[in-house]
Amino acid sequence: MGITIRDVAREAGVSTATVSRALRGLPHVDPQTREHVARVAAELDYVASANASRLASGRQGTVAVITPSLSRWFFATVLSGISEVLQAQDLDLLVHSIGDAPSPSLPGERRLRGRVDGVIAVALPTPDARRLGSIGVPLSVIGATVPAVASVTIDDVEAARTATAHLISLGHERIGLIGSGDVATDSAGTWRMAGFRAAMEEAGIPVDARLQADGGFTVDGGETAMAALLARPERPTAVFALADEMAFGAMRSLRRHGLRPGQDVALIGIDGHDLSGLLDLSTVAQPVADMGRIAAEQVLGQWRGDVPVPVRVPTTLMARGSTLPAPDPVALG
Amino acid sequence: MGITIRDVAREAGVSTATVSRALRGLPHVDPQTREHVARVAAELDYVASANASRLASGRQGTVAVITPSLSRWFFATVLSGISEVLQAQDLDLLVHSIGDAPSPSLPGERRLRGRVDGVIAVALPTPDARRLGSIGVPLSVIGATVPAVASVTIDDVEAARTATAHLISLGHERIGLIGSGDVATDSAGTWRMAGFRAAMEEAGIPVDARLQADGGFTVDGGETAMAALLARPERPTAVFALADEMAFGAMRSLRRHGLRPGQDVALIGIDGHDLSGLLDLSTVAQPVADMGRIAAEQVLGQWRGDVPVPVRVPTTLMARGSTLPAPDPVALG
DNA sequence: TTGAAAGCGCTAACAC
DNA sequence: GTGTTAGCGCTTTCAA
Repeated sequence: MGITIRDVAREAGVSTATVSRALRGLPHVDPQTREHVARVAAELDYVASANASRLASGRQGTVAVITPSLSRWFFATVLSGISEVLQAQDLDLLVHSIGDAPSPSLPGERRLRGRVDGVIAVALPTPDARRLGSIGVPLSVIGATVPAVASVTIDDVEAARTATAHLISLGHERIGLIGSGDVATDSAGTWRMAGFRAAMEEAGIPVDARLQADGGFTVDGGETAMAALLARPERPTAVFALADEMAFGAMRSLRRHGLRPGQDVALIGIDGHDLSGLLDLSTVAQPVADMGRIAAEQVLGQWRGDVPVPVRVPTTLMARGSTLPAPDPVALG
Repeated sequence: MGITIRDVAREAGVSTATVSRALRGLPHVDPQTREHVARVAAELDYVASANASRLASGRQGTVAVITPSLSRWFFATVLSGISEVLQAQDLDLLVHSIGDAPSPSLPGERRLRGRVDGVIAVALPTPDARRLGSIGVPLSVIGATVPAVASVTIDDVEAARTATAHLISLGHERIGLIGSGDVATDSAGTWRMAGFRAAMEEAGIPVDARLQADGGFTVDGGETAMAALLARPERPTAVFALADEMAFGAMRSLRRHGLRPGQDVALIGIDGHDLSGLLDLSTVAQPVADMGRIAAEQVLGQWRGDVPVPVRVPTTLMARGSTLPAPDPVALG
């Protein structure tokens, strides 16, 4: 490094302790002294060594975000919400992407312990999220709930039920599902599948396992899944994708087969992706950036002593061109 | 913290210096000793304090990424490429989003100095990027070139020229441009505008300032810009958007006006956005994730003594439905 | 090959 | 209100 607290102390004619207090705005410092020290520090262009102060104080001023992906829309958007809040507090944002591997490489409490004083887990399977709790710093999980841990979620069951019910209300009965096969128990995927089943049951429509395909929560996966559904002897007349990006892939597949979303096959997703409007995709929207902001606020709050609570944010059905109402039989007749 | 290097040393019956060497794989350690120390450390679940070792060694094991956005596709994708490389090296990734503010809040060399030993600047205006060089650690900039600084760029002039020439080759002459007004000098935006002008000149088509609109590099901005162009007395028959996301916005606007991209108005962007294929948008694609990976490799390389060099990656014209060839007059006749 | 010991730059008691 | 002084936990000469 260059210039240290001692240089400032010497130059200002005070002790290092005073410099430290003055610069950090602690009480018990004469205003005159404080200002003088500040001026000297500025002149010298002094910046405290983060390592030294963290080592000495035990505070890290850092929040880690553990996420399965950095590029997929949901995660990128969550991250920007988080970053917005953290940066406003001058906190460091340490990002760790675990990849979408089946058995994701958790950074391990080991690597994190002592390095951060807060962590936000985005859409991790509940067991993993829970594991992060053992680091002993405030934790907030997005997309899952863990007892005694702060979280921000939508009601996944309800969102899926809404989406499915929307299709049913349009008169569809052969409804396909593009989900994810390797869904860990207690993940959003599981809940959404449950919501789907619930809606079907409520409507008295039997769930046909052959109308379900794995889309792996990606655009490409969604395309493959839709292609598989279209290859079934009895094609679905409507499809519910557990996420908008899978629905996008499904759209691509439909087009390749010369089918129009909304006219030939109804389609709905969950997310409220930025481009869902442009693609005219019906969806159940969630306030993604807000979810990130809230999670960040939750860790700040826990530092102030707040009790960790689960926060549930609302979703909104956005019916668009991909779920056109069936032509009115009366009007037709 | 919990267990320290001294605990390990005591338990293993060696000095802390030996523990340090053994665990870091330094030479001059008896294999026996090394293994014994490793075993003890594992048993104790010892993790070295990052702060302490960074303070003592001066190495930070951290790379900062400075980016205008975390959620926009280009930046999110770049980031995931960067993260991939850094995580493979067990390096910390510190993310700082400066927002798209007109006068972005650079984190300041001050905040970074001594905290990181490498920085990657994504799509910052050249002056800002250059400023980051003064931190004194390896730097790599994406989307700009700075003398004596590592960088990874596409040939923005050429990409824009290609896009524009593609429109011209289709027979268009009244070509609109959706750009960005506040383009700092030497930004990708400037170069792309230059490429546009060059292509027009080469074709002997005068550039009409009234056919240019500001899209601010966002979807919404692109929509507004296109709406403005459509309101001109002489509508463009083709539009070149400096980025795919602006082109997406333009598509939305076209649709609202009952116009079809590719049939009523030709449209092309730059990026090769994930969803450009689905939207049937013609584009000049750049290998975005690769650009992130390369930038990360560049800082690793500089640590090993590599001389910083500018890397230029290739782009590919992807002609799709939004730039349909004009119907062949001969065939028509 | 290993150990002793002096820091790295700052914070936090505790005195004054 | 301010200074003294131990550390924080590790790395790194320098000796042995």
